[in-house]
Amino acid sequence: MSFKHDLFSQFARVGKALSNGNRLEILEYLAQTERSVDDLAKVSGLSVANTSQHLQQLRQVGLVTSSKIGLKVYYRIAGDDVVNLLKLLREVSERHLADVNQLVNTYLTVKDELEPVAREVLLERVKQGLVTVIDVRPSEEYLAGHLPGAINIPPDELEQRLKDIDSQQEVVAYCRGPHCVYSFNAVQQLRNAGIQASRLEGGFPEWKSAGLPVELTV
Amino acid sequence: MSFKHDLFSQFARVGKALSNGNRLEILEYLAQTERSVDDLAKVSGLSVANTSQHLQQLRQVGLVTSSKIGLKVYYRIAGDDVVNLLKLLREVSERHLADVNQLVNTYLTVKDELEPVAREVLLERVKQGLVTVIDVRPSEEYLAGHLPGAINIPPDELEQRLKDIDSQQEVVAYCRGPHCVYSFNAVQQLRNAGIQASRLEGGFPEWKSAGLPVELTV
DNA sequence: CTAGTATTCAATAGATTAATTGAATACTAG
DNA sequence: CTAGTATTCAATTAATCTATTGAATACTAG
Repeated sequence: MSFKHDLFSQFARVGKALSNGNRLEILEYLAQTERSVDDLAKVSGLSVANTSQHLQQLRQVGLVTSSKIGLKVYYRIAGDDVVNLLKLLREVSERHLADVNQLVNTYLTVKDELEPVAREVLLERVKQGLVTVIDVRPSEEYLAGHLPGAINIPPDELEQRLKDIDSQQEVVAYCRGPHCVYSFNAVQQLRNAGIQASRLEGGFPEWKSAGLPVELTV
Repeated sequence: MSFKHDLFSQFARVGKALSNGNRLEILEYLAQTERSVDDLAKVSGLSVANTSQHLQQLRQVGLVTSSKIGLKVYYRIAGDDVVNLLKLLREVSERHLADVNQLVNTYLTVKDELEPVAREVLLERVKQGLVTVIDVRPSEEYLAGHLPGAINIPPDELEQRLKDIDSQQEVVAYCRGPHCVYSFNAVQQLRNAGIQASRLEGGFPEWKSAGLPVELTV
């Protein structure tokens, strides 16, 4: 039965693409917004050549696509199903790998204190004007798409912009995903400043792939 | 930022477990029912030692669990989330890898001719007694759990048992999953015999992980 | 047409992986 | 206690993977 064998080998190619931490990190960046090779090399801290090779592996199994615009080659995630696959990979890892739990509990201390806000719940509260939503990602990622009405405060600017935030209203922060530290740190800082703050469940890619409305800065 | 790096490395461990075709095949068998090591070695065609090593890799990342009963060590899938991860891995592969499409279209010829029956639709029709459901898996797997009211006809027995099937009623066949050839072949054989036949969407593991009712032979 | 930039290619070294083989371990049945 | 069975361990080989380096390619701006 060669068909069965060949088929599983093909599925394994996709698994192999997900078998390297650097590639997973690149995929998370691409889940926020499309990026050029050297842009990705910069944010990931890898060499350009190395980044390029990882991107080609991802492209070969169809997880990302690319196109040349001007001088640069831009890569983007191939579809929402890829975002969902990454989400599920993280969830399975968190559920079944003790090491992940340990890491998460060590670094993301807010985690235990409060359940994150569900997406639909937040959407409802935003419509009613009951909550301030803060996007704690670098501004490039914010500009490429964000939650409706969210204001952008990159991690290193939060300190000085704390006073601009209406301390009477509840604040919900989000960033790249369920394990991105930015929003955890932001919630901590906000609470220290006496503001009622919590985190959104997941991050921007999960929001978008759930089919919820997204705002673009024009 | 070592946390980020460590975390992605952990996720990559799970990806690595999914990066080998033989392991994916083993996981598909375990998604049907728990099995002992040499049982798995037999159905997969691998050596016992090799099978054991693959199983240990799967266990190390928590995708399967094991327990010793009598002389044998039985392995089973760790949870429904793992079944869903495999499902999504297949779907992403099929959607983005041209080679998978080519394989599927070459070997699973019924595929194009008719859309599979949705799970909820089938459940409704079964309740109304409108359809005969055939489980085209080896009897061990059938015995460990099957669709309510389904009768078991292993692939190599279908030929001689064709005459036992009520040719007036519609037949729906299923087996291990969306790419398992048994149900495709069965539909073909049934149609050649003048019986109205179609396939269930997905297979038994997908049915079960969707939370639909499962029947156990006592 | 030329200089400069962005990306990819090619070659390499060190590490990891899959499969094979044979031995070691753990356990059960008699 | 012993023989037999099921599984795991250990060592090996061939193949594959990651990251680095430096060169090659493709393209744009001037």
